[in-house]
Amino acid sequence: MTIRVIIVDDQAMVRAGFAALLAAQSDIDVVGEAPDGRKGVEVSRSVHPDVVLMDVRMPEMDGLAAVRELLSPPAGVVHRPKVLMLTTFDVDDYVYEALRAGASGFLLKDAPPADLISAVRVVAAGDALLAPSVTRRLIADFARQRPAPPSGGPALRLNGLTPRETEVLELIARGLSNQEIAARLVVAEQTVKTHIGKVLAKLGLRDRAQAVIFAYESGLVAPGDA
Amino acid sequence: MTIRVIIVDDQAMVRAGFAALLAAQSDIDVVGEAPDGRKGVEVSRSVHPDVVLMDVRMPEMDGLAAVRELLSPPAGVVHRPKVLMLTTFDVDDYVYEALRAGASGFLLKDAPPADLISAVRVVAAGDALLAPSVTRRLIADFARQRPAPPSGGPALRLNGLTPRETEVLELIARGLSNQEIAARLVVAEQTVKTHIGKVLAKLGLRDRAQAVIFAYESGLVAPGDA
DNA sequence: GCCGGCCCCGTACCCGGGTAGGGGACAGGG
DNA sequence: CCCTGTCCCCTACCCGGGTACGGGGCCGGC
Repeated sequence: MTIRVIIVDDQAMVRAGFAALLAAQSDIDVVGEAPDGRKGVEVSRSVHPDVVLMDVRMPEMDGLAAVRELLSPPAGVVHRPKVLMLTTFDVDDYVYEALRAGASGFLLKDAPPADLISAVRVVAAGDALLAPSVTRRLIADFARQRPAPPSGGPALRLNGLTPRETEVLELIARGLSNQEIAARLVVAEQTVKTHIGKVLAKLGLRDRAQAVIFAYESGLVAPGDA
Repeated sequence: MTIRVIIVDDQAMVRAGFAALLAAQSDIDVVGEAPDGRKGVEVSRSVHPDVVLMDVRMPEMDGLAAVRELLSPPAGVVHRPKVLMLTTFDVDDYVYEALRAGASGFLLKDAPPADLISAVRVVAAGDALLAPSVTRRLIADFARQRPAPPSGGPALRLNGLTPRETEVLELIARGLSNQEIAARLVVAEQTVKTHIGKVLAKLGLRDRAQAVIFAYESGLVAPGDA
């Protein structure tokens, strides 16, 4: 039983390299390639691979959107390939979104070739695999449910929110009023309102109550770390 | 720079096997062993290893308690070794507790020797590593945040709220406006306001945003069941 | 240099939400 | 029987929050 793989990456050289590497394995077949997310989704829908190797950063449709498109069943789509995300540099914040969207793994491109190959096999088998540094972050984030974060910096950035907006959102999710948030951040209350307005608009929410819900559902805050 | 390791496991044969395996590596030194958690903590405190290989199930003090003891700084303890948990059978629920307690990794004992060795190196480097099946579970759990419920049936009435009030509270936590709640319950909007007012008063909350927080923190609603 | 993103602040307006304080109906238990 | 609790509904008021629109300063990238 060979593992059918497609490779989605905007850099042709990268695709060629991975393809050569994987095709050399007797139990892996590279059955397709695509230069961007949109085409990747199309190719996946037509060839039905077992595993999709997907770069994060791409033109036209980035890996994240592609994963969502691919794994959210938009009608009568029965085929759900495993998705292995790839990223060039270090861990970026897309990790969390990708995992939530249903990705089975996350690797750095500079990982040893043997790791990539075994990752494909692991994912195809229905298990998951993360780069060690990613695992570390995930665990840290997971463990963060008991202890209060000492530094508590809002370095994380989800859904196109700016750091400041994310910070405000978290304070909303802590139950603070605009006045209290303003005091905490040492800015005018109107500035807080502006930030909140942008947050609501960007996330498609109506009021702060829905913002709190979003914060919990997205994992920005979790029950227990009050 | 060699990696100093101690092995904590109640089975002498297992200890010997791992010790031989690891000692054969030029960059790894086995500097101690212990047959149970309590002695493991003692040994760790005296020899200050970089990595502690710890079995989950052990007499006297199990691996879980040992990790907590080891990683929760109970005074002026500066030394915090990395802990790599080992388990014989498949994933048990201790995984989550161990990770929360600060373990850096979780492996099955039947993993390939090469995996164990590389795991020690990865953990020593400050990264984390999980068995693929563990990773899968962690991701799944992370994707739809469901912190282990303390069991028990649905507390129909929490904190002295009437059923109706609880119902209203849940709808607030779903993001509905007063108008929408009124429509849903087929009552006047003012009635909804009254109920909400009582809820807020009884729970000591200020506004509906804080009510949403309470709903999540109390478990009335949980992330993922939107 | 220019442009775009981010952060900050303002004024003005409107409305949903929360408060205060009533009242009517029905149930069950002392 | 009365009393307590729950659910329902009302008027009236006020304020926090959200919207609309404008502007200034800062920085990094093209």
